[in-house]
Amino acid sequence: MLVAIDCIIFGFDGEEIKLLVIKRNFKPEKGKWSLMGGFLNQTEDLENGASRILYDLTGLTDIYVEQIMTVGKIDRDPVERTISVVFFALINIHNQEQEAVKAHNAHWWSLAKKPNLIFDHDEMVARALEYLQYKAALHPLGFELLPERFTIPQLQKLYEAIYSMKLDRRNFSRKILQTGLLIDTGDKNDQSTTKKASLFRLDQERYKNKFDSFWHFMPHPGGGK
Amino acid sequence: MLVAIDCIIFGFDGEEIKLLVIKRNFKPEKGKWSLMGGFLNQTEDLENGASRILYDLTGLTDIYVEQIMTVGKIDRDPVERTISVVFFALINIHNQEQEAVKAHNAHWWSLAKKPNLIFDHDEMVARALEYLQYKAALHPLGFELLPERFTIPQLQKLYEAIYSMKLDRRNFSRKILQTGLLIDTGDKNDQSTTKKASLFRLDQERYKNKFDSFWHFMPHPGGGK
DNA sequence: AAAAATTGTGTCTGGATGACACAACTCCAA
DNA sequence: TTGGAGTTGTGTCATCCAGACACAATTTTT
Repeated sequence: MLVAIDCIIFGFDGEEIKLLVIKRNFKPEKGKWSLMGGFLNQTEDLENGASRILYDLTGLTDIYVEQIMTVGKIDRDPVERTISVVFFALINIHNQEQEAVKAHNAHWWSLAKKPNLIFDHDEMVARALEYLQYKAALHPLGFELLPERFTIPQLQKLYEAIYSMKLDRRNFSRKILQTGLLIDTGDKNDQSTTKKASLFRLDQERYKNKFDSFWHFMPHPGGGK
Repeated sequence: MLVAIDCIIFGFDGEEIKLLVIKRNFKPEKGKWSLMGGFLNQTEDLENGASRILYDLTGLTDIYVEQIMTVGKIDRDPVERTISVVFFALINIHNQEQEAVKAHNAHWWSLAKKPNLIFDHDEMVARALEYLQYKAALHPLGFELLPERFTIPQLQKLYEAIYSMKLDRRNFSRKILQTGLLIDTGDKNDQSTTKKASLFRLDQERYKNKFDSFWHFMPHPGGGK
């Protein structure tokens, strides 16, 4: 029984959520599109394996990675029984190294236009998108997809892309600022052709502390919410 | 490389959350306490394997089961490199079959008093409890631990046990009834020695429809929440 | 200098939440 | 039989948050 690792890599180009997949130059299914993956080495833990695969494709370390599920249907791999541990990665699409990506014949596809992937990889992507939607609704996850400094309208476009819906500018801005996670850098986005939006950055300390504490069902002392 | 399945089985006795574990009568670590588990068969999917193991121990089918993580640290199993897919199960503690449980030297331990488990099983249990707390805060999950007919005070005790905190009776009752998931059977709990509480049952249809739809960050048309 | 596009901030109302009070039910003991 | 203890069912109130919506300020273009 083989143990594999597959990585679902999401990025954001300012308009759409994108998925990084490779064109296989090896059998089986050579020439078709697939998630980046590989077999688990005897000498590495699962998370290390995922990091290795991600580094191999993007040249990046310190990526946001999370294990989301393990699939193992009997016939999911036509060659041999393979259990695959699936990881979910969010990267700043502009940080990746071009050469590494090109060496693997990789391509960023928007979710709407992407081709079909091999095996059960399409199901994995669908599950990963659900997971992104679920988690981003409860935790300040989206920042992993943005550059270090970003504007609130950019952040809003990201959320609109994740959920495929329009949001009200004013309510979104209020809600985001209320979290206290954003720090105004004082600079403005000078790429704009109209009013220049303020550039913010994450308050890293509050970010780490608050990340796991979005609670909604149990009582919050002090009324409201 | 071996692929195993381990099951974390939670129950509720009316007062405390309990965990079902077995006393191993096989090597290694014979005589010590461990989660119920086994190796994945070539002829079964992961979920089938979990169901098989759960049936073997409890005699139950139709258990609430969810895959929560996969562990694979190099040295987690001292004998051989083993990847373990961990499942999370919630059962009505009174439905289990006594004989099956006894045949495995199994025991229901309260989380506070349980002995240390072998390998990395204690970490798994800790993660599973976090997961229970997380998920129960957002989805109507707790009912899986209760009998088919239950009172609101019973349900409240369950939530108090999950979170190790006291809740206000009146607010809890209102919140639960507002979900529209409960149907008053008209009967009363006649085991009580004081005022008999009403017995409710789940509205199965609404339960299934609403289960995945507790959303809190994205806008809800119509103001509020 | 005015218009178009975009950004920043404010107000209002409905609804949900936590804090808290009171009435009703059941059994048991005096 | 009666009253008290323990428990359950329902209601009120103030606060806070969310969504709906308006207006002023900034920047480039015409």
